[in-house]
Amino acid sequence: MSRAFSPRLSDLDKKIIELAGEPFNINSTKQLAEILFVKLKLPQKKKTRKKTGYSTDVEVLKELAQSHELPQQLLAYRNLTKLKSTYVDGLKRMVNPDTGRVHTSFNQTVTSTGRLSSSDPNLQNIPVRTEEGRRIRALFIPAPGNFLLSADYSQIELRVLAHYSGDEALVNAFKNDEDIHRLTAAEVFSVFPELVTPEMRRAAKTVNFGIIYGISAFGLAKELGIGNKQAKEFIDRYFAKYPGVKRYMKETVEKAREQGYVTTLLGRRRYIPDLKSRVRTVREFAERTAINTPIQGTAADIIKLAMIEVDSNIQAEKIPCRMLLQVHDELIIEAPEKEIIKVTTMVKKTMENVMDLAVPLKVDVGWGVNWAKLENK
DNA sequence: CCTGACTCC
DNA sequence: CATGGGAGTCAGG
Repeated sequence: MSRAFSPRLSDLDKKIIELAGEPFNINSTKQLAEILFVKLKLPQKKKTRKKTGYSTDVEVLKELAQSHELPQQLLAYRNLTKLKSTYVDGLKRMVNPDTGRVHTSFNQTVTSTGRLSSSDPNLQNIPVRTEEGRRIRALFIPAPGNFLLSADYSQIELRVLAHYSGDEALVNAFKNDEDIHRLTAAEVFSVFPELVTPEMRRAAKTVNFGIIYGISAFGLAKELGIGNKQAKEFIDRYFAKYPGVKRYMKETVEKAREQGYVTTLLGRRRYIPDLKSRVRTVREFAERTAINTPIQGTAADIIKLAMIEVDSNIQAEKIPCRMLLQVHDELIIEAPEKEIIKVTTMVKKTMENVMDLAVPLKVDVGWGVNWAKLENK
């Protein structure tokens, strides 16, 4: 396996100061903006902030990276400092001297949708997307003689959407265990599923997730780096393929406006008074909330129910394993090596059968010697 | 204490 | 005209 070398922090900040031509606090967005936009006279791209100066966020820096080396180095600097301050240094501080472990708090009354949240430390946002990030994740290891087992719901929110909407194409896709992103890609790009390229599938994945959040053509265009018009075509084609989804979303917002609230499948209620706002942006924000909450909230209902049942089974069968973490669609369990098959079977079966929807629930399970290296079984 | 930046699902 | 849902932590100010 090969991996691009990532520079040392001490070399990066030296280089950034050199490129800036004067010392400044690299962590200060305000000072950075001064360097970029006043001293170096780089173009102040579209993005300005609501109140204060000019944005220096990742989108802006990526754009500026084309015309100057500093922004590129800064992105690398930010990646590394975030990993070090939040995860390496932060987690080290949180190790309990008695247990040698970090112990999070799971909060049950924080989110508006019914999800759990995790704090002190937050173990629901441990890096996973980048190679460097996975080196952090690999620091989470089981007790000697144990494996870490991860069981995650496959596309649970899209399955909940299929259930709620009853959309025939979406329901059938999940009943037949099809690759939903590939299927959407085939439709959006008008090609046979077997001719879908990785690039097309990636775009379709963005569309599928965007739908759940109530994304606009503008937002999709920005996300995919395409034109507004093409983004609108993608969305139109999506709704042509899944007309039941379009109908469901319309009806959900209408009903929410009449009732003043939306509910999840198990009856959790969220009031959304802004649906009646006469300020369009406020109202549209409320409409996206009305669409997303039953989906995200029902997924939360499902995994919570599964956690109760998994715990009950662990106790009833006296399996010497521990449910350690929940990360919204995933459970992480520590289990002795000789129990791993038994636990895998029990957890998968429990999670998949905890609720009976119009589509099957699918759970992928993997285990290994750390949280980054989990072989799927 | 808030803001803007980053991390996750 | 604004423009994707839900969170937590960090540093700076």
